[in-house]
Amino acid sequence: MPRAKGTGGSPRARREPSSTPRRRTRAAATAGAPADRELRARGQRTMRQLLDAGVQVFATKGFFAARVDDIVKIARTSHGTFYLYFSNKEELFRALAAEVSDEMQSLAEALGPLEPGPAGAASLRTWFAKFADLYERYGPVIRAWTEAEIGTHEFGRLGNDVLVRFTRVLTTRIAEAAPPDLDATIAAVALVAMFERLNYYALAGQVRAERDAIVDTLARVTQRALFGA
Amino acid sequence: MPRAKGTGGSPRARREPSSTPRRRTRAAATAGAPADRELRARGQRTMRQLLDAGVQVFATKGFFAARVDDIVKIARTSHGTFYLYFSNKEELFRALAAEVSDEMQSLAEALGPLEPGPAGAASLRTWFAKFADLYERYGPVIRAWTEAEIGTHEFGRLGNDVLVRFTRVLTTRIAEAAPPDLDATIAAVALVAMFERLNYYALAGQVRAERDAIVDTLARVTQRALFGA
Amino acid sequence: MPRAKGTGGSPRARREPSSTPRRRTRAAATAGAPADRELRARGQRTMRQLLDAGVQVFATKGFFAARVDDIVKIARTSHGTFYLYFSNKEELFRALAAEVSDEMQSLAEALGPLEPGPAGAASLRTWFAKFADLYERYGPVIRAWTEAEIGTHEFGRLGNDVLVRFTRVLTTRIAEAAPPDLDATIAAVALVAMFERLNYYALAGQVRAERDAIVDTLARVTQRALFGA
Amino acid sequence: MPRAKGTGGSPRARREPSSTPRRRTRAAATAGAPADRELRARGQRTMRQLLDAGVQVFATKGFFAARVDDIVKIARTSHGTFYLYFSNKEELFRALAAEVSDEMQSLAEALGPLEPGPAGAASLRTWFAKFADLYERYGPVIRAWTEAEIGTHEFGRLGNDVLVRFTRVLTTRIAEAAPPDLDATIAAVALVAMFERLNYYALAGQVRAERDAIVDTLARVTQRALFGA
DNA sequence: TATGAATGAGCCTTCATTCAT
DNA sequence: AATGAATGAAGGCTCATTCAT
Repeated sequence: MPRAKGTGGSPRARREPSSTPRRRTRAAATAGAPADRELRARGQRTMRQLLDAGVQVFATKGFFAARVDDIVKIARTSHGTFYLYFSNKEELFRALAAEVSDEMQSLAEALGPLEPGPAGAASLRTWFAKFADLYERYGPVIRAWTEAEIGTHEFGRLGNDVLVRFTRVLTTRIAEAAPPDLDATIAAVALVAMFERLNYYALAGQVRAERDAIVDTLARVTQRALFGA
Repeated sequence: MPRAKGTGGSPRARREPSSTPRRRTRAAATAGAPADRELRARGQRTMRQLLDAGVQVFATKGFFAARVDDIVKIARTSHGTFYLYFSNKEELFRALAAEVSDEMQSLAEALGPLEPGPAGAASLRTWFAKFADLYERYGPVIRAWTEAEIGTHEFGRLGNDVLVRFTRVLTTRIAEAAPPDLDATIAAVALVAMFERLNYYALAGQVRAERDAIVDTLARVTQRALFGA
Repeated sequence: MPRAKGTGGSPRARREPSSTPRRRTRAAATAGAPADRELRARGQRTMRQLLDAGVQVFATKGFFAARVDDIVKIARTSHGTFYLYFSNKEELFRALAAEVSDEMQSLAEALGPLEPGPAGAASLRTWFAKFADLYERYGPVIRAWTEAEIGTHEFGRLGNDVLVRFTRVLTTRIAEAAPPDLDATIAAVALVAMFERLNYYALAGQVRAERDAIVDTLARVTQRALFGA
Repeated sequence: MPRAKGTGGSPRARREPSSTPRRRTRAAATAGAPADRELRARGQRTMRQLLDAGVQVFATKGFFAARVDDIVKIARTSHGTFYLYFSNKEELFRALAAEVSDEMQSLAEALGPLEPGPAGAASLRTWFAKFADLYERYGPVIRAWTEAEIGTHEFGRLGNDVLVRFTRVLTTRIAEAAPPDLDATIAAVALVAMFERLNYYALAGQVRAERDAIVDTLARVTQRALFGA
């Protein structure tokens, strides 16, 4: 009776997880689950499947409406297995959030000094493009953040942390380069707000615009805001 | 969210919000609820209580996590009564959304031509201040929008409409005044994104900043972005 | 779709609960449920049905194996209703336990001074008979106590309390009347142990004996133990 | 308790407890587990660990609440291994029960003729002391019996058997020595009830009393009950 | 109009048991 | 002989919605 649906067909050899991360992040290793146990290759794979499935589902339905069942189906595992790796939906989300947080952090650090002129614009454009990439991959999680934020404050804090760290770098860069009559902190937040939301609108299909056009406009507006025409 | 789509049934009446909003809104006409009917004073009051309670609850917990029970408790009514006025949670939200939409619309229309110099800055500042007011009052609903967007697309569309109408005006103003190398549409969206989110962060307490400083920075950054230093 | 199984058939007039208690106990009034709300007649009835069903089910399957579903079925209510009155199985049990505790308490207090001779024997017999009655009615709960005791200590304490109060009276009586070479406390516990268990065995059908014979033997052994032949 | 009745499957071996018990017990032969097979030293050890772990866990949580996982953890083995030795939780319990049953049987048989006077008292005391020892070691199992009794009647019977055999001896002794106005059977059960429960209360910490005092009181009460002062 | 009570589908979680290495 | 991983049925609980007064 048990195992009616054969697992048999699954190729045992396949090893590398699959989609997502460029760099192995802290998240994958930490991912907080029932008593963080060491995982063998198979376990690693299953876990990755769950995480990836999570992104997909959160993307489609958001955090609250996401059903463990959906995730499990996409990951092609069982309910029981899910709870072997995460103690609940929130936990999975947390793991994902940690991944994003890491990526965001390093992206933030990759922002060089801001400067006027074509060179500055080009470098800004490049950076915004990277952000767009990141957002495209993890957007669902970031969006769900907003959602989850309400309610349990825990996530609020997490989201806040990311924002703060992200903004900190930007603030420094702005303070270095922009006119002193601008409150660097607020300006930084404003800019972050702008490109986060813009990417969001774009992803949600609320703005009908080419990715390049967006990145471009973003770069241009930012530079203008800081250095004038 | 079991039984999301009501089976209809034997609902009754509802009509016309009242207290909070400044202008008589479209909401009353749209808000779709149990077979419209004229309400006496008492009914009016109850309905308003429900709407106001809705704002409160959506603010605290967001759309999905909001419980009819919470709303009802705050409104000091019963479950049964709730369904006398709205056929479900969504309906109440829709009514609220309509209110906001109206207010946003007229705010958008109130934006005069953009222009450089101190005069332009002052008028922008005033306008942003109004937006901040609006956001403070209806922020919860706007935020919940984002949430609801995912999932039922219905809200997505509603939110989108508002955004579109809001942006349209801005786009016009930008096209009138800003340099042609800027894609007016995207720039408009970018700006909307910026001040929406900034207000959001501020309200959520994620930015520790004076309201005035925010409005100020917003105005300054916008002007700079459009007209340069 | 809802309410497929008609509730219609249920006579609305019927009022008085039904089986159990002789005296209205504290339990019924207190019964700790989600936010102890006041109950109207109908609510009272439902609650009583649930409590009675509880006794039945605990009797048949014990605490752990008891399913909320079983209880609900017997009480002819729905799952949802159950949770309207008790926040979980434990809660229902607690309510029942409180009822028993009350009854036990008053039974204990009803024990008069122990004395040798036929008069003493007769009075003891009467008392034991009452205990047997009580046990017959609430035995399931008492038994389940033992079960529940293990694990959550909460019940352990409750059971303990009852035992202590019960024993206290007995200890006093023994100390008054029995030879001083007998540790009154231990003797009291021993006696309680004896008749509790004996009733248990009898109820469980492990002893094939007439109720009268049991009560009789109990009385005789007790008297002998205290006053000798 | 899903899937309570095993579907059988491909189990393996098991045989023979070892450490704890004083006498070679029947258990090994009865304990029914995956297709009996001779065990090497290592297997013996593992099996014993599981049995001992079982006692511990049943002691702490009782039968129903006991988790195979708990047992396995304490025995420092894996889930898979557990099912190599026992086909399910019940099986392990049965094995344990068989051990106890044996010990009880021989304890019962060790009870000599009851007699008045100091000599009788002393011998009773010794016997009760042995019972207390036994109870201390296997109490958990005995208690769990009660629990398991409800529900599957299988255990009920087992427990009953033990009780019957235990009582039989006592009945004989009482019939030999006590006054004829006492129903020997019921009296025997009453006595068993008394000391079983008393030990239980003592072990559960519900009576604060020295072991010696208990054994003493027990002996004294028993003698008095049978022979008067 | 108002409201207390009831309903039940849907989702989360646990855990005995089996599989594959 | 041992074990990590997977499975899935069973049960607990919540909450939108409807009924009856």
